[in-house]
Amino acid sequence: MAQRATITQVAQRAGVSVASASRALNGLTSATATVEAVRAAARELGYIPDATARSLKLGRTLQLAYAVADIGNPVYVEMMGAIQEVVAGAGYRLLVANTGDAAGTVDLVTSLQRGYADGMVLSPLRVTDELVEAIAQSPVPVVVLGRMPEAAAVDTVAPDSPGGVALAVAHLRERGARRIAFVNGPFDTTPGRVRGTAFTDAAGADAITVAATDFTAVAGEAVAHELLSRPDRPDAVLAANDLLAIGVLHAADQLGLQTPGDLAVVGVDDTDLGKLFRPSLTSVNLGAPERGRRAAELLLARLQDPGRKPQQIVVPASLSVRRSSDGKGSR
Amino acid sequence: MAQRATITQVAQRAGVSVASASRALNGLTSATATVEAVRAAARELGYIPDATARSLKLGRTLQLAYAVADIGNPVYVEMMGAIQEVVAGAGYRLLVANTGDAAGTVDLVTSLQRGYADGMVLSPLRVTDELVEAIAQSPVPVVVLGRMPEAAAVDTVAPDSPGGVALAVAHLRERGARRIAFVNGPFDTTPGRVRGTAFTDAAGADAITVAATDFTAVAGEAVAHELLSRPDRPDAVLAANDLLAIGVLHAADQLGLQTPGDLAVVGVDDTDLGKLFRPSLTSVNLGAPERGRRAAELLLARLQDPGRKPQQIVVPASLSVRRSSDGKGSR
DNA sequence: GGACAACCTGGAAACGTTTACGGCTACCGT
DNA sequence: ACGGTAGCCGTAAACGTTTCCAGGTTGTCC
Repeated sequence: MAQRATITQVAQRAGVSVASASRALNGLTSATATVEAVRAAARELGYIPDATARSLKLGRTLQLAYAVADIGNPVYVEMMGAIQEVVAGAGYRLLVANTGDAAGTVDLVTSLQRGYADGMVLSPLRVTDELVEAIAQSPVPVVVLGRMPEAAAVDTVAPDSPGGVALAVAHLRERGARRIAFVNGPFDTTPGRVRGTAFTDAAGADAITVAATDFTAVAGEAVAHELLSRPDRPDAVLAANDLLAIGVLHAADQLGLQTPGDLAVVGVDDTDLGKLFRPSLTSVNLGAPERGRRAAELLLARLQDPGRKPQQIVVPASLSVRRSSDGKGSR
Repeated sequence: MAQRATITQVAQRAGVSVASASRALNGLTSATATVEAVRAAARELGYIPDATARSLKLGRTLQLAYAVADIGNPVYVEMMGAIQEVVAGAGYRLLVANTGDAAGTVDLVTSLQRGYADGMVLSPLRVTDELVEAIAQSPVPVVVLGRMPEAAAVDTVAPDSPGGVALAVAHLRERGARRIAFVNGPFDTTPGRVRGTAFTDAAGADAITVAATDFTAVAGEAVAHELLSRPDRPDAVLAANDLLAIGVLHAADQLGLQTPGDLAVVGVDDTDLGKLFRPSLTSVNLGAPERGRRAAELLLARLQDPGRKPQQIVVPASLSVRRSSDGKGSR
C-alpha cells in the first residue's frame, strides 16, 4: 500500500509554489517550463489529486446516487446499468443505495443534505406526502423514476404503462381472446395501481382482475391456479409483470391447459427471463434501460442548468410478441 | 432546495465556539448546558454535518467500492445485494463501478488512489500481472472475489467450483449417466479455466468438452446443437453456468430430446432463472450471496486491523437437484 | 527611454470539519 | 487561605485543494 503524494510535495519537487503546481496541472495559464517541471514531478511521485479535498473546495462531489427500493429486481438492475453508463460518461461516480420501505426512502433523501452526492435518481415504491416534501427540501436535484403528483415540480421519467397495457389488450383481442383477465400485484404499490386502472380502462369494467400478494412467480401461480379453475375461465391473461406471468404459465401447465391454444399469456417488463422461457413470453416492453438513460440525462441537464423547468418524460411502450400469445411468434 | 447550515452558524446561534459545537455534537466532554444549547441550535437550523469536510479531516470517506466487470450478470447482482447489506450495516455507503475489460479494471484500482473510497471489493473477469501489481500498490485494502496467485498476499473469497463440479458429476453418474459432456464458456476467463479443469479432473480426460463463445443462452444453444447432433451424443450435460444450461435445454427441445429422459442437464450458479424454468434446472449452488457477504466482512475486518494476515476464504458448494436431471426432483 | 500591457508567479484565504493545546473557573482537601 | 486538580472552553492549526489578489518581470509600442 503506497503512500499518497500531495500537491505540496509535487510543488516542492518542481521548485514552485502549490498555486503554480495546481494551475499547471489543471491547464490554467502558466509558463511551459513550469508546466513541464510540475508534470515531471507529478509523474515521478505518482501524484493523483485527492478527490475529497477537491470536492470540499469545489463544492461538488462528482458523485450521483441511485436509490431503489429493492435492488435484486431485474428491472432496477437494467436501469442501473444504463444510468451507470451515462453517469460515468459524464465523469461522475455512481452510488447505489437500498431504501427498503417508505420510511427508508424519506430518510435517504434527507440524508442527501450530508452533501455526499451532487444529485440523485430515485425509484420509489410508494409515493407519500413526506417523500414529496423531502424531495422539495433536497439541497441537490432529484429525478424520480415513476409518477409524481402534478403539484410536485420535479423531473420525472415514467413508463407509459397505460399505453403498454392497451397494446397488450388490443393484441389479445386481435388474436381472438374473448375473456381477458388481469393478474395484478399488490394494489397499494404505484405500479399495481397504475397498471390496474389501465387494464380496467382498456378491457372494460367487467373484466376480471385478481391481485397476487406480491410481484413473484410463486404468488402468480397461486392466484392463477384459482383463476383458471373457475367455470368461466378466461382464455387470455395479462399479468402485471413477467414473474407473475411465469407463475400463470406454471399454473396453466399444471392444469393441462395449452399455451397459447387454451390460454394466451402476456407479461410486462420484457425481461430476459421471459425471452428464455418456453414457451417464450409475449411481454409489454416499458423500456427500462431507456428510462434509466433518460433519467440520468435529465439529472445531468439539471446540474448544468438548475433553473430549467421541471420536465416530465414518458417513455413509450411497445409489445414484444412471442409464443405465449401467438403460435407463430418467435420461440 | 434548502440552503445548508454549517457548524459555524450553529455555534454562533448557540453562542459558543465551533470547537465546542463540534464536541457537543460528537458527544465529547462538555457541559450539559452547552450540549443542550448546541443541540437546540442544530435542530432549529436543520444542521447536518458535511460529509466531504468530515472525510477530509478524518481521512476516511465512509465509502466502499464494488467493482465488477459486467453489472447485469445476475450473479454479480446477488453479490451486490449482500455486500450492500453488510456495508450499510457498518455505516458505509456503497459505490458501484463497472470495469469493463481487463485494462479498465486496472485503471479502476489505481484510481483508488484518488481516495474516494476506503476500500474495494473487486470481482475481476481476468487476473493479469498488471492487476496483481495494481492491487499490491493500492493505498486502500482490496478484497478479491475469485482466485488470485499464491504470491499475491491479498484477501480473497472464492467459490468451491471444483467441489461443485464434482458434486454435479457424481450426481449425474449416480442417476445413470454414461457419457457426460461439459459445455464451457470462454476458456480465457477465470471461471472458464477453473471449471474446465475441474470437470476434466472429475469426469476423466476422455470426457467431451466444448466451449461456447460467451456465457449466454444463445451461445449455449448454438454449441449444444452441434454437440447433441453427434453420433456419440452424450446422455448428460454439465454447463458452466445456468444461462448456458438453458441454451442446452433449448437445443435438446428442438432436437426432440426428452429431459431428463434422453438428456440430463445441470447448470452452475443456481439462479432464479433456473428455478423458474420448465423443466426446473438442477444447478450447482456456489453461494453468491454468501461470497458477497464474506467479502464485505473481510474488507471491514481489514479496515479495522490493517495488519492482519491476508485470508483466503473458500465458500462451499452445494447441489440443488431439480427436474432437469431427476424425474423425481422438485418441479 | 518610458509607459503600459501581458504574462506569470507566490502568498494567503477559503471550503467545513475535527482536535491539540493552553487558559480559565470552580471546587476540593489540607 | 492556598495549592492542586478536574472540567470546560476558545484559539488556532490542520486535512489537500483551488483561486483571488497583488507583485514582479518581460516585452512592445510609441
